[in-house]
Amino acid sequence: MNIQRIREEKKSEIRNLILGTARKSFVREGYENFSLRSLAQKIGYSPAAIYRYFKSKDDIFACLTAESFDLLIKASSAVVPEPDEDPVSVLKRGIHAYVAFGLENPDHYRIAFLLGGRAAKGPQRPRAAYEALRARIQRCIDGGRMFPVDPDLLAQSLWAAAHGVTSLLVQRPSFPWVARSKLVDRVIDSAVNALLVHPQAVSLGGENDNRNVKKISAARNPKRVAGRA
Amino acid sequence: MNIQRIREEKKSEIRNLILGTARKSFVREGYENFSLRSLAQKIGYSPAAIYRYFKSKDDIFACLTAESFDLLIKASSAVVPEPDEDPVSVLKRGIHAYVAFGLENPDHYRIAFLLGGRAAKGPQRPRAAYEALRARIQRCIDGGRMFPVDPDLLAQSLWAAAHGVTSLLVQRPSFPWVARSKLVDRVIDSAVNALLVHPQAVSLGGENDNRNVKKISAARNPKRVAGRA
DNA sequence: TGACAAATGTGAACAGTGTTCACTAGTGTG
DNA sequence: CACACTAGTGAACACTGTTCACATTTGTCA
Repeated sequence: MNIQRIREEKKSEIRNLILGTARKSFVREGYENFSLRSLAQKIGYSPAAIYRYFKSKDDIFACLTAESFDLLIKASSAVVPEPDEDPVSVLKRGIHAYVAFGLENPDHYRIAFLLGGRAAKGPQRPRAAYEALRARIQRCIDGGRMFPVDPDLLAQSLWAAAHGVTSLLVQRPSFPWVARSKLVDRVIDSAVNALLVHPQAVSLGGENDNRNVKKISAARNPKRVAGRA
Repeated sequence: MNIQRIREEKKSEIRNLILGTARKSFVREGYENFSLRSLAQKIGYSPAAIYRYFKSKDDIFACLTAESFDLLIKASSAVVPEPDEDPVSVLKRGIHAYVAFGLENPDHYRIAFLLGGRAAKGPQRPRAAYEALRARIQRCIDGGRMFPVDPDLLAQSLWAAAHGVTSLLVQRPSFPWVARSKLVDRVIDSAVNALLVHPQAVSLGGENDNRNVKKISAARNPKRVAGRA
């Protein structure tokens, strides 16, 4: 009876071993210099053995992207609203968490997004993250903080901004970027503030810039619907 | 004497034949299902012959991305300012042209950006496009239309927005996006308007939305610095 | 014109890839 | 004990990118 459970656990254990080793080898050796045969040798199995656990190399990639997507979703939906927190603040913190995850885990972000649709199958992972974002926007609209326009339009525009800055920074690290925190703040503030009913004054004046306010900048906003500062 | 020129022309002709065929095969057969051998057969040569014109497969990819980048740069810097045109309008039109090129030539955009650094060598192509963008922003600042902050910060935030919406639309066409023109307009308007000294009223009110104003929306703005509407 | 040299293309080979398949060794069930 | 089933293997197949000795064309110059 429970021998089946034991076997399945063993099986999933080896699957995880394969996936973990694959991810490591993959991010280190690039993409193409990563081979099933070297992977097999690294885990001490024959190349053919892998096919008992995954039905192809692309299947492995699909599982990797699904994993990375789950982590991304989890990270960006892990922000919990404080009591009576401004929904705009929650929204901004969520986007910040999304970008921060991508920047701190560039391999995951690369695998999840920039792999070239090799694994766009399955339960459509991006949808879940997107739904969470839209829900937060809806809460901003309900609270009278945003214009009651199509929340899909707003969500997608914010997603575009967040993905743009993340993917550029992740994918072209050799470009002479300005300070990451400044750039991320600017992109998110621009994208979000443009949607607000009463856009708050942006700190764009000159030298009194916002330094060291990476994730906090959103949290210190007023907690209720307020007029412009 | 001129036999050398003739030879070089012939050589570059065959190089172009190889590149063109490679690009076609590449965008059709995916990336990995594209092989030097099938390419050789398609142009009627032996596989080994290709190595007289390119020193490796990656070299071919590098040339492809350079080509695509040149086209992207050319497209986005092809907008010429009309006499007395608002520099903000020029800026927006440039960004629109950038995004439009990416959407109308998704293969080029994919090759240029989303190929995974396989060809990040050479004279650093992205730099050129970026410099043009920054010059346009500088003109907005000089005209008193934008806050005189670090133009690199502004340029990079706009680039992030433009790249974000373009790459998402190009890379995940199966996602249920809203109308492309609406989304692109929203992203660009948000990103640019947030940087203006006197942000013009965005048409976000409700149902009187901006339809069929894809590239015109920027051009019909007031030509001089004006108060908010 | 004929000898030489350079350019151009080729077939065969090498090492490596993803994938399949007949096969063996081990394990729990009747 | 016999049976079915699982996990794993080595050999093979059809590929891949790349190299190299060789053949063929082509232009130059004595």
